[in-house]
Amino acid sequence: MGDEKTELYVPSPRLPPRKGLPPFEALRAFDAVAQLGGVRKAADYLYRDQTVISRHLRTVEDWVGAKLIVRTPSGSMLTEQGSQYHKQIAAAIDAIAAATADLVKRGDTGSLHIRCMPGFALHWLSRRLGSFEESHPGFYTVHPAERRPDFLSFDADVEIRFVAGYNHESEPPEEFRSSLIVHSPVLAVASPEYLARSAPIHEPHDLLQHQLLHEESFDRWRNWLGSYQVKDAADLTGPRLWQGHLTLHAACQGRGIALANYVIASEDLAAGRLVDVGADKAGFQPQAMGTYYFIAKANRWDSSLIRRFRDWLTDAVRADFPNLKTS
Amino acid sequence: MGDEKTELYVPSPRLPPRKGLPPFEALRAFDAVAQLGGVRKAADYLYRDQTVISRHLRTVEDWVGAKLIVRTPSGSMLTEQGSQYHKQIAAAIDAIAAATADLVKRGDTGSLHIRCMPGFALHWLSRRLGSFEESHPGFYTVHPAERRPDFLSFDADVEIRFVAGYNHESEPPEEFRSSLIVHSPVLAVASPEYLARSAPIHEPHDLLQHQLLHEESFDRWRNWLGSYQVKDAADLTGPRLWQGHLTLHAACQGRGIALANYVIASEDLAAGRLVDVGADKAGFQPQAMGTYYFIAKANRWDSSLIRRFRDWLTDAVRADFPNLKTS
DNA sequence: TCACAGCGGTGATCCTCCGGCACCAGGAGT
DNA sequence: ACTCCTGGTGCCGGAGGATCACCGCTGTGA
Repeated sequence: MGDEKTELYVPSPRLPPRKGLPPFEALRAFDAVAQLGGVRKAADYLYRDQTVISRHLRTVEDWVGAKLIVRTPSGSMLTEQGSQYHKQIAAAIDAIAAATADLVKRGDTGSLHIRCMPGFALHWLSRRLGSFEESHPGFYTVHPAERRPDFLSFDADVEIRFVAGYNHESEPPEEFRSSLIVHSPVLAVASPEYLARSAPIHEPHDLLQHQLLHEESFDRWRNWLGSYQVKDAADLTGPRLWQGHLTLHAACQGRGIALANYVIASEDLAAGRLVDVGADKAGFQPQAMGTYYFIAKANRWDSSLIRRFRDWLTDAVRADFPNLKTS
Repeated sequence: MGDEKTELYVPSPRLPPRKGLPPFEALRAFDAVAQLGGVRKAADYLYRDQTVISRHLRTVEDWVGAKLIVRTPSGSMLTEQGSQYHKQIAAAIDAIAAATADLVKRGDTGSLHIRCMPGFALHWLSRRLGSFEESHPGFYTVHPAERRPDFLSFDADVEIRFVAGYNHESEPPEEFRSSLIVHSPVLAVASPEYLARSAPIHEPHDLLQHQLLHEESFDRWRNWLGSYQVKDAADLTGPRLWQGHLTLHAACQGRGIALANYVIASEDLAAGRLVDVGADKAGFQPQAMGTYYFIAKANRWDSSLIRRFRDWLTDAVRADFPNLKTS
């Protein structure tokens, strides 16, 4: 500090001080509200909590010192000043977005090796990947993953994994990084025909009298029943089909009751091929949960291709399943 | 969570997903580097550490997945892609800045009551306020502050205060908020004429033989000498001029040695009217420090006018005294 | 008319990212 | 060789962003 006593007096020969911009996230929130006409709508759009948008709006208004927004109990509108301001802001944001997207596409060369569980690949990813390639051209290969994580021979760029439980904090050791994609309830599903011709099901315990479709081991059903306090599920029987999507397929054909998460079952449920056995039944209320995780090598976590795929994936899942928790 | 088992399957009826923009601060850093041709230059311009800019650049490049910048030991240049990208980004940033500045000026109505110490008002603020009014039209009044903080009768909007010491953590109680403007060394200054005709000064202790110019009390000199381990300064004598700028004026006239911080003395030092008594003398090396603080009522801290004045003030001080610490 | 479903706002809390400091590595100009 | 310039890393503290839980308000329909 003693060497700072220089005598020079600098009479401010400064550049144009291009400074003092309002926080950018606040501007994005303002833009979304302006477009959609409501704080909550904007929040949904940006995948943020409504309170965040509310605060951002106040930040912008405080910053510029002008009233930009009229809040009403039925939504939010812009004032005259706000409308003018929004026009310019929106144009600038669009320009940045366009320029960035342009550059991102131009630089696309790499290929992405995706490994995921067969059910997810079959029922969700395969049909969705097309839309990713549209906006992010490149080459992508999908490789079904084994049930047991095998991080030692991690030959893929990214992996999508479903694990039972809600708070699954046991992260893969070092070197890898993972982030949550979505929580999904684990449902017992069967075809309407099967249910029509079988004994009625009122509570979880009744399932023990039914044909349960298993994957590799009996543990999944055992744990699931355990979460509903069904204790005497020690020795289960039934066909073992080794993989989740096979049990789902068998259930569609009326061969029994399968366990499936909502993400891979929703299509069959919506089409009526499958029914949630526990739907509208009090005893099934606190449903067992599972979680999809996104996994990649830590040192490539922020690389362009992986981050874009991750963003796309989480957005697409959120868009398809807005009623599932993603945090 | 139990009520979330609705069966609806939503096939993504989403808006244009205007998402995935790179962090805005990183774009601003990229813009600055592109304009100025160097990381450190950009850092100076944005009042940031050089490392921040470096990281921001890496962030942008990782984000878009393209090489935008060529780092050389003599500066940084843009690649072809980088140059193209910068054109669009810069235009957008300028648009946002212009729109914001426009709106801010339009909404300018209030007046700002500034209270600060006489020395700072006389030697720095009065000449600078003009440039603030240029870019931020409005009405401003300056009122000299007493030495002792009087927060009970705080009739001004903002106050600028100089306190001795480096880490002065004793904040005004509640209701008020303060932020650091700049650290400044506290120098012993005298006119060349005075020094020429007086006993030579080799180390701080020699000052005891000189005519010391005091403000309200002898404490400032006593503490200052104490910071140089001069113990026998119990009973000091000399004229008491009550206010700092008066002692400075007296020192210019050769009436003795005054204590002054660099901010208010720099002009006289540069002009040769005053000399730093301790300049280039080893015993004066670890200089006593003082700090300028910006103070305002907490609930108005982020109001447009106050925040703009605060930003302008800190920027202007930093521009005038780039060699003083501001954090 | 009263419960309810929208709307936006507030307080407290968590945590990620930005920013700073200390230090390192490498080339350029004496 | 020594110094000064350039940019880059490890580490850590703090601000702002995001969330949860909750509130107050208004319009609406049983």
